[in-house]
Amino acid sequence: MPTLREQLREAVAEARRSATAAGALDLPADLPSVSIERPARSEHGDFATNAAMQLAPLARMAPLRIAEALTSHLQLPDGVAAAEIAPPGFINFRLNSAWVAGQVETLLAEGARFGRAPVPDPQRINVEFVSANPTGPLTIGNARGAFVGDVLCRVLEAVGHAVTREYYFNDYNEQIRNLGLSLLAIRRAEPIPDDGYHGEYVNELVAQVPEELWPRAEAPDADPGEVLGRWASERVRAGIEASLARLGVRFDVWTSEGAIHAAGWVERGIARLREAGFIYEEGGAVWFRSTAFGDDKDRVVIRSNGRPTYFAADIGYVAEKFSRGFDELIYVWGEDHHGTVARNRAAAIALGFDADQVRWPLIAWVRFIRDGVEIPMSKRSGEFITLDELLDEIGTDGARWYFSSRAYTTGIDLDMTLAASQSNENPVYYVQYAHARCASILRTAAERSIAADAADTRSLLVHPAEQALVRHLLTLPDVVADAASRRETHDIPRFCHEAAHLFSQFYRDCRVLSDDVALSRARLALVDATRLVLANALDLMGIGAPDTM
RNA sequence: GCGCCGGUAGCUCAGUGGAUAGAGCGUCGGCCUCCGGAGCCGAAGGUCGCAGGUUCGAAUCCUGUCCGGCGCGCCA
Repeated sequence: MPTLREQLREAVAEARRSATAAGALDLPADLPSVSIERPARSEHGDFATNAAMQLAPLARMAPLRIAEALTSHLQLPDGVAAAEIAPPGFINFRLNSAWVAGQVETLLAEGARFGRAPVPDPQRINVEFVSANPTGPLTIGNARGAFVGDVLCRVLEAVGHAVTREYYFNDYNEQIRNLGLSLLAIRRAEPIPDDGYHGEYVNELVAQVPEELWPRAEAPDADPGEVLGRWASERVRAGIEASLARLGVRFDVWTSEGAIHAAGWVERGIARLREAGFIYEEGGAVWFRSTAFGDDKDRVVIRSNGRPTYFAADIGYVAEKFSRGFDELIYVWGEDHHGTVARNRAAAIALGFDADQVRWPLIAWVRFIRDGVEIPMSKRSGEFITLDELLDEIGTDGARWYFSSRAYTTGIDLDMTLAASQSNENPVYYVQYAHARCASILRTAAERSIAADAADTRSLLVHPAEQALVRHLLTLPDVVADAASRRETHDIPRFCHEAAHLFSQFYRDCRVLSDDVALSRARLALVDATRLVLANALDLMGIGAPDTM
C-alpha cells in the first residue's frame, strides 16, 4: 500500500490528465513530477502541492484558476477529507481525523515493518566505507564515515535494497613495510625511520610480537619490513574490527588491494581500457586518458619502473565489484579524496558502466577541538585520538546521534570538552527517554490489567495532541523513502526528536490510564504505536531503544 | 592559479524554488496531589557572508566577489 503522500501525488497527476482531457486545462503531455510537501504551518493542512503554480507558465493561466480546475477533477484518496485552494495557488489537503486515528491499528499491525517502505525496483548495492589502512587504530577521524556509511546501509536495506558492506584495505604498498620497520627499530632501540610510525600503539605492537617472529624477521635473507609489517597489519586489522564491533558496525566483505592484484583484476582492467582505446604510453609510463571523461589531466596507471599505481588498483577493483553483480557502487570517502573522484568515475565509464551506477558521497571534515584548540591528527606521528577514546567520552549512542544528525557535506567542529560535559544533554537521550516512558506506561497498564486495544481508536483519539502525534508517526515511511532515495539519512534523527516531542505533549495533555476504560485502551494503543515507531526509527540509526533508563 | 565543499540565531547545525527561515545547546521567566521532570510552557536572539541576475515567488538556481576547509604526485 503506497503511503498517503504517494497516493496524493498520483491523484494530482491524474487530475492534471483528466482536467486536460475535459478541456479545462491546456497542458503538454510532458509534465514535471508532482511535488507533495508537508506545510510548516498547520493551518495550511497536512499536505500541500504547488502543482497549480508550477503549471501556470505551461497552461498560460492564473495559478488560482488552475488550482480550481485541478481540484474539481481530483479524486481524493481515502483518508483525505478536503482539498482547499489558497493564494497564490497552493492546494492544501486536510486529513480525515477519524481515518488518522484509525491508522493506529494499521501501524501496530505492521509492527517492526512499519517505516520500511519498499521501493518498486530493489537494487544490489555495494557500500564501501571506513577502509582505513591497517597501519594504526581507527581514529576519531574515521568515526564519521563509519556512522554515515552504516546508517546509509541500514536505510537502503529498509527500503528493500540488497546491501553489501565492504571494507577495502591497502596491504600492497610501502606503508605496511614502514610499519614493520618501525617495529624493528624500536626493538633494536634505533631511531624510527623517516617514513616510519610513531606513537604508543606502535610500542604496544612491539611488545605483542610473538618471540618466534623476531628471528624470522632478522634472518640474513629475510625482509624484516615485510615479515613484521604483515604480522602488525593483521594485528591492527583485528583491532579495527573490534572497534567497529563496539560501534555496532559490521562488514560483509573485507577486500585487500593485494588480493585485487593477485587475482589479475588490475591487468584485466587496464586491458579493457586499452581495448576501448583509452590507454597510451608516454615517458616510459602507461597512462589512462581520463581527460576524455572530464578529468583535469590523464593519469598514470603503470609507472615507468613497471609498478602499478594505487589508481590502477582502483580500476581493477571497480571491475571486480561489478563482476559480483552489483547494480550500484557507493564509495563513502573522506572529502580529502575528492581529487580522485573524477579519475575513478572516468574509469568506471570507460569500462562500460553507467555514470549513475557509481557514487562517491564525500564525508566532510570533522575538526576536533579541545579547550578551543584543534586537536592535531596524524597516524604516522602518533598524534591522534582513537575512536575508542571518543566512545568513552560521549558514548556510542551519543556519537551515533551526533554524526547522524548532520548532512555529510557539512564540515563540523566537535568540541570534545563540550561534548563530554554535555553528553547528558544529547538529544538522543530525549528520544530514548520517550521510548522508555512509553514502555513504562505499558508496564503500569499491565500491572493494572488494562490491555491496549486499537479497534475503536477512530472514534476515541480525537484530542489535538493525539491527532498531531499520529499524523507525525505516519510520516516515517516517507522520511525513510526520501532518505534512501537521496542517499542522505540525516532527516531520521529529526523525525525521532519531533516524535518524542509530540509524545511529550500528548503525555501532558492526555491522561492515558484513567477511569474511562475504553479511552485508556485506545490511548494505550497509541502509546504502543509511539514506542514501536521510535524503536523502528532508532534502529535505522543503530541506536538502542531502552525500556528503562 | 585551478578545482571541490562550506559560510543561516551567542555556539553546533537543519532547511528537496513556495506560505510568517527552524531545532538542539546556552540565556531569561514560569509549571510538579496523579501514568517516569532526562519533561512541559513562554521570552529574548537573524541585513541567511556581500553584490548583481533569473522567477509570480530565492537561504535554495545563475554570475561575480570575500572568508574558511580540502585537493591539485610516476604518494596512498
